[in-house]
Amino acid sequence: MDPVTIKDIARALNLSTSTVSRALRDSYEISPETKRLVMEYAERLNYRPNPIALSLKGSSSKALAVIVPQIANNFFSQAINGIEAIAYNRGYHVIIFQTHESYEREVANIQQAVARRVDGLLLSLSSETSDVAHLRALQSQGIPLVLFDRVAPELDVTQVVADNFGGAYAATAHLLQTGRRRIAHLTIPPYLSITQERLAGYRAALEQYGVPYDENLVRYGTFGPDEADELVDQLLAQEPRPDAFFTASDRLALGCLTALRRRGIRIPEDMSLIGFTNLPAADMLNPPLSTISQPAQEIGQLAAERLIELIERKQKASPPATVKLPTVLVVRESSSQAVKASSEFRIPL
Amino acid sequence: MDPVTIKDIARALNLSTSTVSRALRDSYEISPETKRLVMEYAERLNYRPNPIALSLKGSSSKALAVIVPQIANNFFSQAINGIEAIAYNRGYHVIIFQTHESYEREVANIQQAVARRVDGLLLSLSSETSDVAHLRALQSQGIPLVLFDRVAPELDVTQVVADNFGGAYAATAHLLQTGRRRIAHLTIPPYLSITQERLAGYRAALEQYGVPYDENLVRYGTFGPDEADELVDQLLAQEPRPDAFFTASDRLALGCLTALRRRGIRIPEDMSLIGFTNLPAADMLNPPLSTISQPAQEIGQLAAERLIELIERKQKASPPATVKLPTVLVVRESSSQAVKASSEFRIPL
DNA sequence: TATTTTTGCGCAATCGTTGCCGGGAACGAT
DNA sequence: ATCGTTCCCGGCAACGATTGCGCAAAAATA
Repeated sequence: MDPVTIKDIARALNLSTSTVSRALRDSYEISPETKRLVMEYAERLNYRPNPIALSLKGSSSKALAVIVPQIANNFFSQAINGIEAIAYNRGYHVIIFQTHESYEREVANIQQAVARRVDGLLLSLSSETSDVAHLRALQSQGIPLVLFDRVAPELDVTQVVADNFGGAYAATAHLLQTGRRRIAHLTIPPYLSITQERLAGYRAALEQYGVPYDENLVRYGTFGPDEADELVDQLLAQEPRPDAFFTASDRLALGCLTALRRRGIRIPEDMSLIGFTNLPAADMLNPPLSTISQPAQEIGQLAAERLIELIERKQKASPPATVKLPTVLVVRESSSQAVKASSEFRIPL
Repeated sequence: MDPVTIKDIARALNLSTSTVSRALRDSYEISPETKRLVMEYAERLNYRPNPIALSLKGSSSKALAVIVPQIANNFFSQAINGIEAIAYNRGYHVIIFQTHESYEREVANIQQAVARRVDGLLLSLSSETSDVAHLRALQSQGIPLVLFDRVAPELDVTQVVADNFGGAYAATAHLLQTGRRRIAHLTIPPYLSITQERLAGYRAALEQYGVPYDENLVRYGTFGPDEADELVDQLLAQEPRPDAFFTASDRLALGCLTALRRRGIRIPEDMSLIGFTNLPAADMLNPPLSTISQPAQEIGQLAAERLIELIERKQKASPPATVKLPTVLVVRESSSQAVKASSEFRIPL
C-alpha cells in the first residue's frame, strides 16, 4: 500500500486538499466538525506528511548532516551517538558523511548536504583541510553550522571542543612530575586545531618545568595503520633516548604500545606512555594505559543542541562562541613509576 | 547565493525549463547548439539538480537507510564503514538510524526511512525484535531490503552474515582441545539470530567432544554496561566451577575480563577466556584475548552491494539468498594452556 | 428586509524537475 | 502549390504539501 497522501483524504472525504491540510494543522478557519472528520480519517489511515514534499516547499527538512573523517573511530562514533540522541528527541534525522581525511570529499560532502537541504551541519574537519573557504561560503548562505573537535578558530562559528591544551598540559606535567625529562610527542597531522592545541599544551608544560623543547622529539603521523612502528623507531634513535611517549590518538597509542613491546622496552620501567584516547579497553591493556579522556558523547550532544538552537531561533540564538569541555587525566600503570596493583586515579583538570 | 535551478538557466537563456532539462540530460530532440549553450551555462553557474525535487518526482532518492542498534560499537561502525564505501562510489548516500535495541524505535525508524523515500534499507535487528511483520510490510511494498548480521532466517530476503555457528564451534572446540570441560557461555539476548547460531555452534562442539550440555552454564546478558559482573558471579557459583568462558560480544568479553581479574582469577591458568569480538586492541590486552573475529567491513560491503543490485536491477537481480562469510579463530594467551610469549595463531575455519 | 460581518472552504500558485502533447518552421516529395 | 516529415522547442500537468486570496453562504447587525 503506497503511502497515504493528503489528496487521498481529500478525495475520500469530498473536501479540497487545502481544507485537509488546514484541518490537520488545526487551523482556526476550519469548522470543528470538519477537523474531527479529517483527523479521525487521517489517524485511521495512519497518514504521515511526506517530508520530501515539505522540504521542497522550502520550510525545513528536519535533517542534520554530520560530517566526520571516520565513523569507525571510537571518538567519533561516541560523538555521533551523542548527536543522534539529541537530534532524535528534537525530531531531527541525521545523515552521516565520511571525508576519509580528504579535503575534496569534505567539500563534496558539504555540497551534497546542502543539495539535500539539510537544516544544518555538524562538522569535524579533515586532516587535509587548511583552507576554510568552503565553510565561509556556508556562512554567507546562512546555513547553520557547528564545528566540533577539529575546528577552525579563525571562523566566527559556534565550535564545541575538548580542552586539548589542558589535557596535553596535564599529561605532560604528569610525566614530568614522575621524573621523566625526555618526553616524545607522537601526534596527528599538523593542520588540525587539536594537534596544535595539544602541542601547545605539551610545550607549555615543558616550559613550566624548565625542560627545553626539542622538535626532534615531535613526530607527526597520519591516520593510516601500522605507521607507529616507523615513527617509534625514529624517536628511539634520538640521543639521549626518550624516557616517555605522549601520543595524540587511539590508533597511535595502541600502535606505540605494540611497537614498544615488540622491541622489548618495558613500560613503565624503561618508558612511560600516555595517550589521548577514548579506548574503552584502556584499563585492560597490558600495561593499563594512562590517557587523557575526552567527553566525546557530551561534545556531540552539545554540538547538536547548539546547532538546533541555531536552526530554530535563527537570528536570535546565542552568538557564535567556542564551548570548551574539560578533559580528564586518567593515570594508570603505563605512566607510573612504581607498579601499582590495579588502582587508578582520575584527576579532573 | 541560493542554489541555481533549472528555471534560472531557462530565464537567462530565454528558453523553457523543459528545454533546459532535456538539454542537460542530452536528449536527442534538442539541437547540439542549444545543448552546448545550456551545458556551458550550467557548468559556469555550477548547477546541481535538486535531489529533493527528483525524489518528489518519484524516480529515486539515491539514499540508503542503515538501521543498526548502536553506532558506538566496533562491529557496527566497521560495517557502516564498509557500507559507506560502496554506497559512495555508486553515487548513494547513507542515512543512519539507531534503534538502541528497541523494537519500537526499529519500527519508527523504518517508517521514517520509507517516508524519506530511501531507495533501500540495510537493517540489523534490535535485540527486542521477535516479530518481523514490519519487515514483511516492507517486502509487500516492494522496498528493497537487505539484512545483515542480526537477521531473520524466516524471511525470504537477502541476508549477509558471518559464520556464527562455525565461529562458536571453533571457539568451543578450541577450549575443549586445550583440556577445558566446564565451558560457560556468556551471551547476548536470546531472540537474535546470532545468539542462537552461536549457542548452536557451542552445543555442537560440546556434543562432538562428548561433553554434556548444561544450561546452567549459559547466561544471557543485554547490551547494558557493567552487567558482566553479576553474570560472572552467577557462573562462578556453579558446581563444579567453570574452567572456561566463551563470550559473545565485545562488551561482554571486556566486562568478563575485568570481572575475572578483579576476583583474582588467573587467565589462562585458572580460567580460559575467548570472545566473539572485533576489538582492535584484543592482542594488547592483559592477557591478550583470544577471539573469533568477524569480517565486519566486508559484511557491510557485501550487504551494500546486494542492496544496490536489488535497487538497480529491481526484478532481474539475483534471488534472495543468505551469504555467509567465514569467521576466524584467533588464539592468543587468554585461552592458552602454556603461557606463550606473544605469538599468535590465526586458524581460518 | 437590507446590509455588513463572519464562517468555512476552494482555487491556484509554489517548490524543482520531468513526461507528454502539441505546434511551428523548414524541408523534400508529389 | 499542397501535403507529410523531421527537427526543435514550448506549454501544461504532476509529484505532495502549504498558503494567500477570494467567494459563497450563514450569521449578525442595522
